[in-house]
Amino acid sequence: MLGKPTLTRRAKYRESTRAEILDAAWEVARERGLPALTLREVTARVGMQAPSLYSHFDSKNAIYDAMFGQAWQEYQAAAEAHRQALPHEPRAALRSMAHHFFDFAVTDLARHQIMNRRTLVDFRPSPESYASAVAVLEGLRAVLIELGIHDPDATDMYTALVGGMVEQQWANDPGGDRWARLLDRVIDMYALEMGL
Amino acid sequence: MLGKPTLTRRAKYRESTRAEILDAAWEVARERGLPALTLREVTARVGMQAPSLYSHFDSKNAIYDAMFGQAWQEYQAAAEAHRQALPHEPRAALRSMAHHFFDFAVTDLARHQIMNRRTLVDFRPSPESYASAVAVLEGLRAVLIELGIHDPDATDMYTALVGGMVEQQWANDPGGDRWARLLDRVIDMYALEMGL
DNA sequence: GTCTATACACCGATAGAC
DNA sequence: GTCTATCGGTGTATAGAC
Repeated sequence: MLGKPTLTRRAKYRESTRAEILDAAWEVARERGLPALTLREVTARVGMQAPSLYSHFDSKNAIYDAMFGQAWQEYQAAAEAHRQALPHEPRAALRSMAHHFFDFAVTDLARHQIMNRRTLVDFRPSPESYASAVAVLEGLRAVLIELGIHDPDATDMYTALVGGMVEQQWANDPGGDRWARLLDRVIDMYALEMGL
Repeated sequence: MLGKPTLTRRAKYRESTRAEILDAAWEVARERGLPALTLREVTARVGMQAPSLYSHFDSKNAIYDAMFGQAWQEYQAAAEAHRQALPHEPRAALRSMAHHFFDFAVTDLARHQIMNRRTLVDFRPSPESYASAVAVLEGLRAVLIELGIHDPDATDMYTALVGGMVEQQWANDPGGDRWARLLDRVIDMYALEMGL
């Protein structure tokens, strides 16, 4: 009953510096681009020497992994909340979901890069970090079925279409709406193909 | 009439070592991945010291630039040849074009990365290298009009759809056909939306 | 012009003192 | 847990031999 509180406080401190490092990593990634993130730059922002980082993360990829998990966890929460307020009309529901993902992906490049692009050479997300991404995909599958879409290829087609729109928006008109304003048309033709 | 031949031979030699370096670069990119390409590895394969490369290319990005131009030039030639033998039925023609691009993009990861992904941090293709890419896009626009598709957004939608299918294929089923076999459906619903 | 040799500044990562 | 010192790697610049 005496050593416990100290351990807890230590654990809390350790957790908070981890969070501090992660925040700094997001900051750098947004300013310099995700692949240009360097440990020296990150640690400098939290007032640390570079090697000290290895007390909190195993490697640079471990930081990327934590960012991946954080981003997908954030989107999972947002998506689940969004699904509560989905329109009843299936086609409108599809449109709403597509725009929700599209806007999320188009808001923050660094976040989009870690979530949806294989920008980093040798980074593979760990199973724990991947869990939220899997949950989102399974949630999508469930919603499509609820909307009356039972085609086994419905999810694969949906992700390709919406993902393709996001990529073109980032690649050829970042900050604009050249593909955003075409999203409804794509979703409508998808809905038609799925028999809605 | 005396110095000329020597100059020509030198120029030829210079051109051939440039090609030799480029070939080695492609080799390394295919083995190790495009971003993992290092000058030392490339030059070692052509029996050169690393700094000697700067006699032939201004920088590492200049090599990427040459690879970008080469890849798009190759596809431009292939696409123009393919268009000569296009089916007369518009829907079949669309399917054929989509598969032609899809197969090209899915065959070689390094080539696809340099052509269609912004994998490299600070690489921007030069106008000369970009020319073939622009030509391909304008060719696409022209073909769509020939097929009777006059919608001004037709090209943007087409690139997003086909590009999205390619990305999903690479990301989630490289070497397989999970999205390849869905391409006809996507093209057919696109054709329907375009009034074909 | 083409190459070698050397050097620089930066990177991720490790070892060991405190 | 954090530090300093250091390692092997990178892209790149430059001096100088040929």
